[in-house]
Amino acid sequence: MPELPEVEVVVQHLNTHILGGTIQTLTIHRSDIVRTGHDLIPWFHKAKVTHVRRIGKCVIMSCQRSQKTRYLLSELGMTGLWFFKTNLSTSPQHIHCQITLSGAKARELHYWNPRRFGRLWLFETAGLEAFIQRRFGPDALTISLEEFCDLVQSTRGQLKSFLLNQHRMAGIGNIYANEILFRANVHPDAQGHKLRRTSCLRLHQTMQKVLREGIESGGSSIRDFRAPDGSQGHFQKAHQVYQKDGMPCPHGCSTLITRFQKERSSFFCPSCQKKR
DNA sequence: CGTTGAACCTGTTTGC
DNA sequence: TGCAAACAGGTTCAAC
Repeated sequence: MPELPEVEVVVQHLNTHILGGTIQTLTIHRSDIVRTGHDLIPWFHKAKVTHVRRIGKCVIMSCQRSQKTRYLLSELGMTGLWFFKTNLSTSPQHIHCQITLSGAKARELHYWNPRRFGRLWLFETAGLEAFIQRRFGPDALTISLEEFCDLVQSTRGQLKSFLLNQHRMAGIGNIYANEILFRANVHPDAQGHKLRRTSCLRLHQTMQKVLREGIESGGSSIRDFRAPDGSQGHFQKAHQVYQKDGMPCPHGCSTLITRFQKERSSFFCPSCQKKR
């Protein structure tokens, strides 16, 4: 579910609501949800949350206790959410981790993830750095034009696959890949190294604009996505091609949006999106 | 090294 | 209505 904009929204909420809070309990309800760092769980008792940030589609909470910093990294997968427990509590099923915080920021935070794609990692500094290094390319929101063009031009395969490949560039998922390619008039199957520089430039500009708009709209709530306070995003209202197959192209070319399934569903306008 | 496609999970929607 | 297949925002790992 959550791509870069949704994860960014989650991080903004967490920064507003839990920064400075002290962890009273960190409870794991199924141990296989923690990929590495089981032995660090007790360390987090009485640690203070000092920083929350995003990298790619992951949320990283930095915690401090007795001059040391440890990290709780979470990947949300397709259906993962962090949310605050409320009186109108949801079913306890699929809540795999609970964090209770005390202090001015007293809260109970739940990690909910029915499909369990997405896990948690507990790290010390070296482990976190190694993880980030081996897993993420440059961030899609901040990558420079030059670096982006270099990556695109060294891509033999299809551009949509490139956009989805977190090792090459981090943050984009299926919704935003489709929306970006449509708005930049690039065919999902276009080969990276065949793209003209002008198209490359347009793709870079469009990508960062769409991601920023997604964040400003609070993300895309298609089915499950909610911010930690339960609020929905509304970027789905601005979707032009994602799940719009059979609808007329919003560019007014009178062609219908087409869907094709390879690995992930692609939605595009056969008239507006050219391979080069 | 880069790319592709099946596998991993549960829940909901679609189609016969 | 009932059941099975298709599909869903992601990552991994083996194979090319």
